[in-house]
Amino acid sequence: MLRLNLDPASPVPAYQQIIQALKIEIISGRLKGGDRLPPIRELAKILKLNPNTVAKAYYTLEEDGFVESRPGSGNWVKSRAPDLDSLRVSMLEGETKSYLEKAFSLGASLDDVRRSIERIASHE
Amino acid sequence: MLRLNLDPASPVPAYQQIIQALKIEIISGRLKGGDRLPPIRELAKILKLNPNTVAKAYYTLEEDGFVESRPGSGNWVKSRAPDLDSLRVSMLEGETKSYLEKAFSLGASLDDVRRSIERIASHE
DNA sequence: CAATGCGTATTATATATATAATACGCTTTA
DNA sequence: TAAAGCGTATTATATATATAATACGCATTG
Repeated sequence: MLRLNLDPASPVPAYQQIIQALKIEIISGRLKGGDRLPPIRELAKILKLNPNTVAKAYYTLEEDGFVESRPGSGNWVKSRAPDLDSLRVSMLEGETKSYLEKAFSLGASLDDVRRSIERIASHE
Repeated sequence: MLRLNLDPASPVPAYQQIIQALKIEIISGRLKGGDRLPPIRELAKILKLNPNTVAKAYYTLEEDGFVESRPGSGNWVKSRAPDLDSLRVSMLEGETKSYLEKAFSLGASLDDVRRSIERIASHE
């Protein structure tokens, strides 16, 4: 079952959080080509958002080639989606880069980072 | 010289980016108690922002105990600032946690993460 | 075929963020 | 002491985000 966790306190707009979360679902393979997305009204109800907000997210995902909308019917993950493997690699790289930047700017050393990673990863 | 890099494309409001950046400067020790912050109008000019926006950031930093404002004179980093060491540790921990969450949700393994860290860190 | 589900579109309204243009009063400097 | 620098405050306006309330037309289902 699809599970999206949005953060209402975040300054990142809800519709962008939906886009980001669904892209990650698709890139990770948890959502596959041909899978159906929840109807706009239903997802809006679950996320306690206005249907317009969800529609905006779906529309953008379609523009980006991740989703196909069939008016009157529903929204579906595209089968011939963008090269997911290279997207996965480049997204991890981007996350790592910005994480290291923040860590170093806080005054942490590479060893501090290594220790922090192992420490957090060990109690999951 | 103080160097703040804001991202105008980010959905995070400019005044929050200033707050975050200055807290990091203080926590890392690059800004010390007694150091003077740039005058509001000057920083606004440098960042190409409205003085009101910078004032809002300074005001919040004062509320949070990082900065002391002397009307008519300027803004200064507080000498008895919040426990910077524990802040530094908890901020690194928070960054690590959210980084790992994103990495894992992308489908990366802990080894993928370790490799990515070493790879990015090596070409800096 | 009729009813329901669903994507799409429109109009109005509210809120947070940011800009713009000034003005006031205190502090520091010349 | 006069001028300049600086924090603070106010009012008006613009934009992006989100909600609210409907409505239209196509697809699927019974």
